[in-house]
Amino acid sequence: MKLFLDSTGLGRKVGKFRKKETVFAQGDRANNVMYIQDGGVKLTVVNALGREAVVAILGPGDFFGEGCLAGQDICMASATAILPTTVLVIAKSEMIRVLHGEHEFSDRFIAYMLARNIRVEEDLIDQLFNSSEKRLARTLLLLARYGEPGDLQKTLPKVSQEMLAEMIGTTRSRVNFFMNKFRKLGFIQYNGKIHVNDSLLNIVLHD
Amino acid sequence: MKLFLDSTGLGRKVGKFRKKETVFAQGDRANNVMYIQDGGVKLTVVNALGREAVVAILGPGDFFGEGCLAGQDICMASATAILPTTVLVIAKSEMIRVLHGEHEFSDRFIAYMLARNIRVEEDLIDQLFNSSEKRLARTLLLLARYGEPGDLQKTLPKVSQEMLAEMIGTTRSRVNFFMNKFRKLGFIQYNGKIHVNDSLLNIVLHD
DNA sequence: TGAAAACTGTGCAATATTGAACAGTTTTTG
DNA sequence: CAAAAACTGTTCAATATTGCACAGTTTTCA
Repeated sequence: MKLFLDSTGLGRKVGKFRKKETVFAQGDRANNVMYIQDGGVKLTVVNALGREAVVAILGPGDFFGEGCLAGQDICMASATAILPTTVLVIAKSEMIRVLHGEHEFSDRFIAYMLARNIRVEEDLIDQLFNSSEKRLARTLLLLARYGEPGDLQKTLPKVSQEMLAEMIGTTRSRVNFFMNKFRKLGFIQYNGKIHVNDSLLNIVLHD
Repeated sequence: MKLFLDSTGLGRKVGKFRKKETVFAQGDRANNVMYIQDGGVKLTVVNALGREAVVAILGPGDFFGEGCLAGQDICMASATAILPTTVLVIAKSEMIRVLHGEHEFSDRFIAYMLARNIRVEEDLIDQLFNSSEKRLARTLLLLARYGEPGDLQKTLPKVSQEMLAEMIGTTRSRVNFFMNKFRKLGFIQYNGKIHVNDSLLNIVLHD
């Protein structure tokens, strides 16, 4: 893991990563909690067969690597920058100290954990209930939230069908099939950039 | 929601629930955080079509209903006792006060949230990667952890095939199919009580 | 106890999903 | 720029999963 030191003091450093650069890899020793100041990070896991799944896409204000606080001494996922990214790297010991000492920080961390929990639980429920077609629709809509909230036609950050497949737990084959279906139905447009028609795509979700 | 008052003071009450009794229902106003003192609770959600999914099975020491702290003003899931259960009911406002004031309690809550997050994430990863056969095997093994840790042949708390299906996100049809398959292969035995042969069933998980 | 309710075993046709292949297109990068 | 790498569109047979139905068994509880 590459780190650029900074004057933030003992136990806190600033890390800068280029697009596609690895922040940490599954199996690495877990000693730090990360806080994203700028950019974006994806968390992925690979199974024994080498298949990859995307567990989360995170942005500014999000924490990751917090598993070490719960006694996980190795990283259960890999973290990769998907944009030029700046993270605050907080040593586990420092994190514990700060959680005790600084109320405001502690509140913020708890709030983050609560929100994250809700989000992961929603993803799980989505998996328990929905077909891959609906999961794709939901994922496209969620990714579109990163676009300008005003637009009806929202633009997505660039994501390959491969990555969409890894996010919803299916094959590229299936993603391609539904992407074309959605396009034919006018729910999305794409040629490089993906645009989604929010209200139309929502129909898929609610049958 | 039925509550038995207790001398624990303002903002904290003790609730006692019989097996199958509802603690709160999806859609209820969310005002309290619950802490299980004794017994067991399942969290379930139903979708628009009336299909039900089990999101979590909780036991003593677990919290639930903590979503209200993150601004969720209605319950996103139903909580049902699966055993005679005693919960500490903590009003949202009280919970916030205590999280600030009592370090030990705050630490415990953070630790819980971290652990819970890890668990839900594992469930999600399981869904993203595995077939329903493997998910069933994993669920049986997890449920078996409630049994005596010494035994090689572990006994499960009583669960119907219907409920197993709701936990792993598939149909009873499929669960029945695999239960019989596992039984024929000697991985489990059952006639009312389910017994799991830990080491054999693990084979399913690792191909 | 006896009827009702819940659960299991089974079968099956209709769908959904996988996994692999291959050609054409776009993007990356030395 | 040109080759390499990554991505898309398309096919298809093999599997997996759903959703239903019905009969027999066990459990619940009035």
